[in-house]
Amino acid sequence: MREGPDIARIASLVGDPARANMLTALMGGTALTASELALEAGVSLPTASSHLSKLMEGGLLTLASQGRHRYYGLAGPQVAGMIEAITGVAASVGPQRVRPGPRDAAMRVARVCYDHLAGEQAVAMLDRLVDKKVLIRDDNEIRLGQSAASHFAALGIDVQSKARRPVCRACLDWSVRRSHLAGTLGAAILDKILLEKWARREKDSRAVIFSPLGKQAFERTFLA
Amino acid sequence: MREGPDIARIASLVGDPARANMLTALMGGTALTASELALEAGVSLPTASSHLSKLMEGGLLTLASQGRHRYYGLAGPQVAGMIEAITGVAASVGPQRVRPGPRDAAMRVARVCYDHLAGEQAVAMLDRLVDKKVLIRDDNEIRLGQSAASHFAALGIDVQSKARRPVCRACLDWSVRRSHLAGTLGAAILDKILLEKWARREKDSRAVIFSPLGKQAFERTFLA
DNA sequence: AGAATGCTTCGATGAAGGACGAACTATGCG
DNA sequence: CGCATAGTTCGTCCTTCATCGAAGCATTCT
Repeated sequence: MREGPDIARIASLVGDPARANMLTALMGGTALTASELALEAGVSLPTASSHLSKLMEGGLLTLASQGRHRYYGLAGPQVAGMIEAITGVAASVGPQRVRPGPRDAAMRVARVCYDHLAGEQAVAMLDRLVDKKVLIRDDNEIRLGQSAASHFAALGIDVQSKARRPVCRACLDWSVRRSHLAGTLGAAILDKILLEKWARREKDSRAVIFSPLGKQAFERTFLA
Repeated sequence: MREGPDIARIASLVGDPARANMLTALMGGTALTASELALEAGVSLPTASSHLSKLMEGGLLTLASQGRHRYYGLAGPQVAGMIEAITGVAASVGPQRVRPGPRDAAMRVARVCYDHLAGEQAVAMLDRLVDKKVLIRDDNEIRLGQSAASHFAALGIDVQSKARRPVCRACLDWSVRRSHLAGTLGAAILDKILLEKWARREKDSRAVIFSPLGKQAFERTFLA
């Protein structure tokens, strides 16, 4: 027998389809109620409740009670990173699903992935930042370029990471099979997009909808 | 229902204790036979064989047949990264196991983790490289410092990553709850240690045993 | 207080899959 | 060729656990 952390326990929590769907839904970044997660997972409310208590016990979720609503969210970036890693493997080895990407066009263009932007817009943005050498990509790794600090400071974004997570990281975009920007920088950029009201989050969805002017501003800022 | 990669399929493969033990064993980096893996997992040979075919079908393993021996190995760095991510979550949220680290003293000091060095020596090395600002650590992220290229070039190690994986990455060391260096740089350093014969790999184990002179050389090189 | 909503617990059911022994195939060795 | 070793396949047993309906709490609204 082996020692060490009980990885089978954690993996089997993710290994149930209903729970996997819930966790994937929570990658949207916003905490959801038990009913919403039941709907996402396609199971009854009691079943969902049972799964949620298991995920809680496993330490994968946090719970915020607000009156009679109980909001479940991912326990932290480390958990989100694990889901990402598993998703990456599943996307690369998995038997390609029939539908190559999200059915919803808006989701394909731009959506939230835990705390950063994903979708075609996000992929284009990362490509452009790499072209401009603001960021440097070594395949799966992303580093800050020389001009990164000043470039982002001009947008009011501090690239110094104080949190215990990477500044920038590549996150595989399963809808287009390309990478987009995750990490604190990815999160900060999404914050800015929403703060400047360039885009809004679709209610009850991970889709991010750009306004006409917001789209222009975004493209001027990140795709120019 | 949701679309996207079938993450539950992959996670459930890792979610079985026997398979998890096999995968953990393969993090040692060397390919193992079905019998060895059966022993590691603590199951009978038929059971192990069944698990192995499932892991193969899931694309998590590669198989190299040599005569009547069949060597199973992890399918690639992406799979290893996923196991690492799950292990990290399990280590941080898991109910602390009774034994805080490997029972074997040699394993605690230095062992192989997929393709790089882990254990107390590896943790000390990373700490020292960060102290000397050869590497820069932002908690979980590790970047090359200004002097990294020249520092490692002097050791015959090229820090330019051409492979599709990060040059350096933090890998949580479950035996001491601290990080050590993974990525291509971590792999290159382990290569050098073995090439210079500073240490040898214990047969049928992940332990790395330093010779007296090798230990001196290693400490002079990386801990000075 | 009474009703409605949101969620959890309980109990029963059923299906999935992990376990091993025995038999079978394949490679290597003398 | 015959025996030993390495590994897979098959059949069967058995545990585990996902599922849902019904009932039980808790919170809020009127």
